[in-house]
Parts: sequence; structure tokens; C-alpha cells
Amino acid sequence: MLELAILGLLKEQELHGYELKKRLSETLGFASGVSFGSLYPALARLEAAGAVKAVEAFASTAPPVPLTGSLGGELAVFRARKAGARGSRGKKVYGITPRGEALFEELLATESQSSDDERVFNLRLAFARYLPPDARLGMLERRRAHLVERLVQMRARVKAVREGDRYSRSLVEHDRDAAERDLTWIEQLIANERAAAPSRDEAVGAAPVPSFSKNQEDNH
Amino acid sequence: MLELAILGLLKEQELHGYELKKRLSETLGFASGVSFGSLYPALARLEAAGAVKAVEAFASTAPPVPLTGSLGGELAVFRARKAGARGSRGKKVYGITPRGEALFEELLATESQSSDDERVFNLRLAFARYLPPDARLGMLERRRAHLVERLVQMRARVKAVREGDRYSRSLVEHDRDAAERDLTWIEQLIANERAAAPSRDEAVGAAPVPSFSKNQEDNH
DNA sequence: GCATCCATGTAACCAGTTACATGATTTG
DNA sequence: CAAATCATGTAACTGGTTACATGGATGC
Repeated sequence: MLELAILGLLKEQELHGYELKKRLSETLGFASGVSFGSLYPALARLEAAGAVKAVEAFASTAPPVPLTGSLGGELAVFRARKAGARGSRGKKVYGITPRGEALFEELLATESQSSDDERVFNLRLAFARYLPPDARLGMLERRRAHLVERLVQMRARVKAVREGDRYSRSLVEHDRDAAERDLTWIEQLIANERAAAPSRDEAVGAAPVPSFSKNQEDNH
Repeated sequence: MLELAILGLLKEQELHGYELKKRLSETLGFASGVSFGSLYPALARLEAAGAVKAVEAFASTAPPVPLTGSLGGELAVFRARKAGARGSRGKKVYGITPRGEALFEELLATESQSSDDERVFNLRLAFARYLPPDARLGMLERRRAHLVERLVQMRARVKAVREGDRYSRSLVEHDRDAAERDLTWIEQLIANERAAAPSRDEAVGAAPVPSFSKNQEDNH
């Protein structure tokens, strides 16, 4: 999972570990950050696998320092450059290799299976623009199926909760509401997707997505 | 974390591992279940620590089989009873000991610190009825502080997201909305709490909770 | 020249997972 | 009696964490 995230970020621009960590928490949804203790080993693994490699700090294809607001950082890079690219223990700026691109595609494809995990799904969605439309739709459909199941569970939990326990009750109700919203969100994404590229049997006007979330089946 | 959950469930009634696993996913929020590979070792650890012990399958203080709807299970217990309580490798019904009760209290108290993790917080909230009112309020306040921070991050992410990436944009907006709702939910719980037991300086009529979630600070 | 932030890395640990092995009980 | 389900347990692995060690660069 970390590997996928790293490759995805390096696809956009070359970065060194420290900066990578920032982006991981800031722009991807990695709640409050991956630790260096996992990031650096991951980078090392990817480098060993030939998926990324440390590039010279100057003369890269993409502009390596695109106005992030961290003036200090940019200045440091500038100095590093004119000093002649880091010595024994300076910054290591990584770039993605063709093998890395291939690995990225593969991870993005295979990890779709295990997107019952919310974090994995979120990560994949953040990179969904790299997927072909039908794979994207498939991913969303699988997610939807999972959320339908989850919503059923949540509704069962609401019914099963102890009488007289305000906290548990509030919790399960909140969870159910969240599940409902997650589902309607995904259904909206699916609808957008179909509208943008009605690839298959789907005719234009009729019943785009059979929404489950509005469905108030009262099986008590 | 698992230990806390187990003890909390055993406080309510005696259970064997298999059934415990079901409750863990069904009634607590353990999304799609803990595996046996972690549950049984956890039970073994707790037993070794004297926090739980395997009880005779008959004649316990609390009614061990209170109408869960799983007829098969109840029948099985009944048969096990009249057969004279399991032999070498039957069901092992666990009950909580006084030491277990103490451990539960301790875990519930100490684990409040690490409730930056949503799962931990949810678990603690499910057992919040066992906390003294001020500890409960403290837990909610800490959670609120965490969510305020989180919401700030989410809003920053929305601003930072790549132009032209529909999926990332939709994701961060959804996450922000979820964070907003989480926060208002917690604030509601806090308000309820204060209304129920206005323990401290708080006067009755004035400004119960200074809601952050409605606050639309426009620092662009 | 000292504190602080940037930056990389290692080692020990931890809480869970999957896969495997075993066996009792129920039901058709 | 075979298949399904209930039930317990172990071993290897995974994907991270915290704590620690190191050192360059910057700012005051």
C-alpha cells in the first residue's frame, strides 16, 4: 500500500524521502502520516527492485521544486545543486523508472481486490485517473457492493444495540449514517462515470443507478 | 485493544471464543471481524494474566444464553450442559474475574490517550457507560480537539488538491464533509453530557459548546 | 557556536493477518 | 456416513510503529 502511494507521488514529480512523507499525509489521505521507520525501508525496497532510483539533484525532466511555499526547502535544493549534487549523506531525490511505472499499474490493478479496506480504496481512488474507464467503474461497483453489505450490517447493529446505552446507540447510529452517506457518494461517482462514458448496455435516459441508500426496507 | 473489547463483552455475559468473535464484529464496530488467529491468543494471554477464566458451562451467575436468535447455539449449549460440561476439547466458556474487571478499568482509562485512532475511540465510546462522568467528558473533549485539528487538515487538503482531478477532488471533499459531521456529532454528545451533569463552572443558560464545525473561517 | 530543523537510516517491537492443523457436533 | 458448521489452536508473515543513532545546514 505504501509502495503504491510512493510510486503514485513519484509519477507526478521527483521527491526525496522527507518531502515524500509530507505529501503522503498532506495530499493523500494517510491520516497523520506514515513514519520514517516505514517510509525509508519502503523506498529502499523499491530501489532494490529497480522501481525507483536516486536521481542527480539537478537537471531532471520535471521541475523538481515547484513552488511549494516552503522557501527554506527550495533554497536548500538550490544550494545543493550548485554545490555539485549531494555528497555522502545529503538528500536523495528519487524518480520513478519504467519498471516503477509498470509496478504502479500492477499494484493499482491487483490491489483493487482488497479495497474492502477503506484506506486502500481511498488511495486507489486518488489515483483513479490513471485507470482505464472500465477498470475504474469496476472498482467503484465493487466498492458499492461492499458498502451495501456494510450498510445492512450497520442497520442490524442499530437494531441490536442495548437498550439504555446512550453512547453505544449514538455510535451505531452515527456509523449507520456515515455508511449511508458513503454509499450515496459512491453511487454519485458511478452515475458521473456512466454519464461520462456510457460504455456498455446502459441506455442514456433510463434508471442510471438503482440507488440502494434511499431504500428503507423495514424488515423488523 | 482487542483485550479491552473482550473484557467489555465478558462483563456483560460469559461467552466462548467463537461466539465472542461474532459479537466483536456484530455489536462492536470491529469492521468485518477479528480473526481467530488473534482472538484465541488474546484470550490465552488474558487467561494467563488471570483476567478471565474458563468457567463450567453450567450454573453461572449471569444467564449465559439470553435469546440471541441463534437457536442452534443455544441448543448446543443446552446439550453440552446435560452432557456434563465439555471434555478434552469442547467449548471453553470464559468469564471475567475481579482482576479482569480491574484490567478493564485500567485499559479503558489509559487507552483514552491513544484515541487519535478512530477505532480505539469508537471502542471506548461503546464502553463509555462504565466511565465516571468527568472521565467521559474528558475523553469526548480530547476527541473533539483531535477532530478540530483533523478538519483543519481536511480543509487544507481540499484547497491543495490538483486541479482537474475529479476523483481526488471528490475524495477530499467527501472526507472533509465526513470530518465536519464527526465533529458536530461529538459536539452534540458533549452538549448532552453537560446538560446531564453540569459538573463544573458551566452555568446553565450560556454558550454550552463553542461549535467549531459551523465556523466558516475563510483564510484564503 | 549552539539550537533547531532537515534528512536518512536501523533495530526492536507490535497488533494484527493468513494459512494450516485438528477435532467435535449436527443435519440431511 | 458424509458434508457442513462449530470450535480451538499454532506458525509464519505483514505492514506498520516507536525509539534510537547519525549527521548536515540554517538561523540567531
